[in-house]
Amino acid sequence: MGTTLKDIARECGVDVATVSRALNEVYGVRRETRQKVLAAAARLNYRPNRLAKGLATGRSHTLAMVISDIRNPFFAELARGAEDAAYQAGYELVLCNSDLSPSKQVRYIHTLLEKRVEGILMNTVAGLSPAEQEELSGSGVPIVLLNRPPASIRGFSTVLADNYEGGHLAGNYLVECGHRVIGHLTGPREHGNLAERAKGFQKAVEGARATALIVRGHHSGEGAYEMMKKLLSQRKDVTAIFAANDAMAFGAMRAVFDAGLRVPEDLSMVGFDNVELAGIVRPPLTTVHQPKYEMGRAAVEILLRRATRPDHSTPEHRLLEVKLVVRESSRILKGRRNQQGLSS
Amino acid sequence: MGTTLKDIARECGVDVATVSRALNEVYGVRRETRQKVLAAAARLNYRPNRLAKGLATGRSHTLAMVISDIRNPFFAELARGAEDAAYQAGYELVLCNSDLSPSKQVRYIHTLLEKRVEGILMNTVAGLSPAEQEELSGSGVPIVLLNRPPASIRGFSTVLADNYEGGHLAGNYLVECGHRVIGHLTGPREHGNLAERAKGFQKAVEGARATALIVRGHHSGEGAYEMMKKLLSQRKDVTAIFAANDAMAFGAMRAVFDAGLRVPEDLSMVGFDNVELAGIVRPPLTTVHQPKYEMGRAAVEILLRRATRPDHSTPEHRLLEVKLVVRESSRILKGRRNQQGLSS
DNA sequence: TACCCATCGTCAACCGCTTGCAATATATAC
DNA sequence: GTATATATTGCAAGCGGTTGACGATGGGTA
Repeated sequence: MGTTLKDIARECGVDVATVSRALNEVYGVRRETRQKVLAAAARLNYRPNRLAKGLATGRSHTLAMVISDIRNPFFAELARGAEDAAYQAGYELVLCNSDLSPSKQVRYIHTLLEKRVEGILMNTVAGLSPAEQEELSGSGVPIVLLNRPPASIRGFSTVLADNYEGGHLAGNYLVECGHRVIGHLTGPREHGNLAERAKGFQKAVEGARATALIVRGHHSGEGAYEMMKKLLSQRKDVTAIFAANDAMAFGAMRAVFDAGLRVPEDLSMVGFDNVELAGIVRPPLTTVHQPKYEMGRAAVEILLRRATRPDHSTPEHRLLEVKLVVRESSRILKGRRNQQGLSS
Repeated sequence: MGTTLKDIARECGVDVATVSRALNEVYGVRRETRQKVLAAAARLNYRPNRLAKGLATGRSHTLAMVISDIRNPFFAELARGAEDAAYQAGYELVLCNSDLSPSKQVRYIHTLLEKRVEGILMNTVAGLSPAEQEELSGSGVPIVLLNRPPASIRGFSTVLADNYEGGHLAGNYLVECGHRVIGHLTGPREHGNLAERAKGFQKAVEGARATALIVRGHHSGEGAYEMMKKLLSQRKDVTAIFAANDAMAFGAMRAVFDAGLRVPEDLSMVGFDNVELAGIVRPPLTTVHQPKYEMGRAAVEILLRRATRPDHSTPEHRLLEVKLVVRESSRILKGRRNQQGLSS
């Protein structure tokens, strides 16, 4: 179907090796030979076969991203950052939706390794067995995780937002708004990032001698909806909620509305992530901003750096800054209508 | 690094050809030989090199998706459908964000062709020059578009929602709600899908002897915001708006709120797409549902069908059904309409 | 026992490109 | 002019598989 090096070589009366060198701008080909080859390549509409090139060089110029679901705006934003960075470096990015299913993750990883991808961005390896984790980290392919891996396994790089700091920011903010009993809706203890957020939050709240009520459940909108309903029925003294992510905050808000209460008049709400939607819902959500796009970029940069450097030394770890974005879902307690503190 | 067929062959004392056949379950290998090979492969932790396999077979088992931006929830949903279908068929999907930039699109396409992807899903080829379109359609790689291509170019398959019907549904619904002057915010005429929506809408409205006001601008939330602001200042008699997509509906709603009006009390709003957000905003948006996930799946199914069948006959075209999802942003207009908000 | 045929396995070419090494052509030095 | 250094180019061996052609083996049948 396509024209190959051989065709060009025949056309120009030189060897395929020369053509290869000319096309790859390698030093050691006479100018005019090179011109001749380039002209012939253009004339024949030559398209190098990257599979062949990859086989010969051992490089696929491909990266992969194994996340739970691209429909989650967090991952979409991250993916965009990652893909932009890959594009700039001349790499492609393959997209894999795992739903966090261990079997899907394993199958993806195997296929990707067989395709000789040069790096993999995964949100977590928590679902894999220790043996599988070991195998992955020993595969020789750079891996970047978005979640702190078990301490037992070495070899994974990480890109994380400063979750602890984010939780602390949120807790501190609510305390300073005058709240004394603050609920925190979060997920299972094993979820590293969420655990960090909870820790930072608790530290801030309890450091101010206020009360932190930690409620655990599923870290989704639905889960938060349930948690919130229960919490509202049990504690009438809660005046603010910190949800471990924006989706949970939305779910919790729904429960608040369903109970006939208002946000922020009756209850202040703070989320985490700052997805686009946070600025669009009503009331706009106060939340902790995670630099999602930058995290995607950073992850790919690490992968590329490690892929091109043969020195498979120690993995890299990047901690990115978070910041509090104050919108209208939260307010200072004790209606002193002091509004200027609330503007973002 | 990895163990190869040769290693297994040596280990088992057979030829690599036999190993290859045994591993690929080809007829013609004795059971016990096969077992031996399989055992050795497992023992040596053999991982086939897909680049080599691809080079030999001419198949990469890879598909690609060139869209404008994965952060657009429409594409995220579509991508998920596409990727699921690809996964089930044992294919990978590479993600390309073009921002509709022609130069990026061209670069992506070239690289993808060089990587011998077996099919490409693109939202549109409208930005490419006729020559580039010609080249693409003649590349031998199946292409599925989400937008009707220029009639001049043959060879592209398409997967479309029934845009005309959707517009008609929206127009008809608003007319039946009693609206007599209905605005339609849309994009440039060249945008095929939007044009179809406008046509269906207009047909329904004018067929009922009501007035359709077509307003053109940029088909984004921002664009719609501007259009809506202008429209509100010019026509006091509009009681309903049909936006060509949900993002535009959100932007338009913002303009309505900014003008001190209410939805749906003062103005009914209908969108198109039914992105997740449509059910979450307040008021929840009445909109025309596009089966985005199914469109992604359908596109990949077409690609795969055409990739595996050598009969490069006529392209396939799928038209998927849309349906109206009525929520709270629209309502039946009472005989005595609530106009006082418009004079403020 | 001779012959036929189905089953297994091996050989070797090939997919398209890279790259170390050798061969040749050209330039520089003496 | 020859000797030597250097820039070009060609040769051929991979990279890791697949696959058609062909030979060997062994059971079944006449």
